[in-house]
Amino acid sequence: MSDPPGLSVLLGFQFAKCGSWLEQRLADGLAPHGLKVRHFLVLAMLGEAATLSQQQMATYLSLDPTLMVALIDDLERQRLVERTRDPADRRRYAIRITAKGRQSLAKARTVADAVGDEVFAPLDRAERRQLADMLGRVMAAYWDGRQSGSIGTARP
Amino acid sequence: MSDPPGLSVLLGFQFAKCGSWLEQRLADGLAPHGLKVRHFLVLAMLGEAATLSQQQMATYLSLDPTLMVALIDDLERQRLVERTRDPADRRRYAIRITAKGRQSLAKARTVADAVGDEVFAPLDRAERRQLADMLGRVMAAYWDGRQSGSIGTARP
DNA sequence: TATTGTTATACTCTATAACTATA
DNA sequence: TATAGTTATAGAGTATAACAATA
Repeated sequence: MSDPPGLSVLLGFQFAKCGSWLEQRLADGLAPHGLKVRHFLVLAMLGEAATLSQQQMATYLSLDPTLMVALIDDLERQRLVERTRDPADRRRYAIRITAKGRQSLAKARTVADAVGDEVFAPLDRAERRQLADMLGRVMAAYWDGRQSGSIGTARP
Repeated sequence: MSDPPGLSVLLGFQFAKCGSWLEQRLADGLAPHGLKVRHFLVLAMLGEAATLSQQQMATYLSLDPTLMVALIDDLERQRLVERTRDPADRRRYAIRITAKGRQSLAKARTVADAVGDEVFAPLDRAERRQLADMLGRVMAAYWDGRQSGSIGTARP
C-alpha cells in the first residue's frame, strides 16, 4: 500500500500548498467585492438551503460558533443576509439569503470559477472532473467518519 | 472551460477541507515525537539537500524568515539539525541534518505514510498516483509562475 | 548598498469562559 | 439540565521594524 516512498509526504505537502494558493487567489479576487472567503462560503451554503442556523453553518465550516456572530453581522450589515427567529425554536436564528445576497453570490462564483480556471489550468476538463470525483470520495469518507448528517438536501 | 456551474467552488472547498484534515491528522501523529508539521517539512527538505540556508527553506515553505529562527532553534536543541556557517558566504548558516535527525525523519515519514493511507483510503494505488501526477503538474505551474528556481537538485 | 539572521514588538486570528434567552 | 447565540478576554500564531554582521 505504499508506492514510491514519500508519496504521501509529497502528496500532502502539495495538497496544502495548492489549497493555500487557491484560498489566497480567491481572497484576492473577493476583496474588491468586500467579501472574505468565509463570507462567500456562507452565502454559497445559504444559496442552496433556504434557511440555516449559525450553529449548522459553524459545524459545516468547522468554525467556532462564536466566530459566526461577527460573520453574520458583516453580511447582515451589507443586507446580503437576514436574521429571523426560527419559530420552531426561538433560540435559533433562521438565516436566509436576500436577493442582494444572491447577486453578490453570483459575482463571487464568477470570481471563484476564474480562480479555479487559473489554478487548474494544467488539467483538461476530464481531469478536473476526475479530480473532483476523487476528492468527493475522499471527503465522503471524512464526513462519514464524523457520523454527521448532511445539511439540507446535500453537502454543499 | 466551465463544466457544471460551481465545480470550482466545490473543488476549492473540498481541497481546503481535505488539506486541513491531512494537516491535522499529521500534527496529531507527530506530536508524540515532539515535532510539529513544520519541523517535519524542514527535516524532509534537509534529508534531500545536504545543506540549506534558513532563507532558502523559508522561501520554499512560504514562511516569514523570522519564523525560521525559532524553528531551527527547536531542531538544533533536539540535535536533529546542525548550524554551521557557510564558508562561501559567512552571513548564512549551512543547515545540515544529523544522524539523529535522519532517524526522526524516518519515523515521521512512517507517520505521514500512515496518515496518507488513512485519508486517501477510498482511492486505489493507480488513482493515488494519478492524483499525485495531476497535483504535480498544477504545482509546477505555480512554481513557474513564481519564476523561482529549484532548491538543490529537485523540489522536495 | 543589499542580504542573512536575529530580536522585540505589534497585530491578527482563534478559542475560552461567562452570560441571556429559550427549550 | 442543555442548547443557540452573544460578549469580553486571553492566547496562539504571524508579520513588522530595527539591528548586527557580512557581502
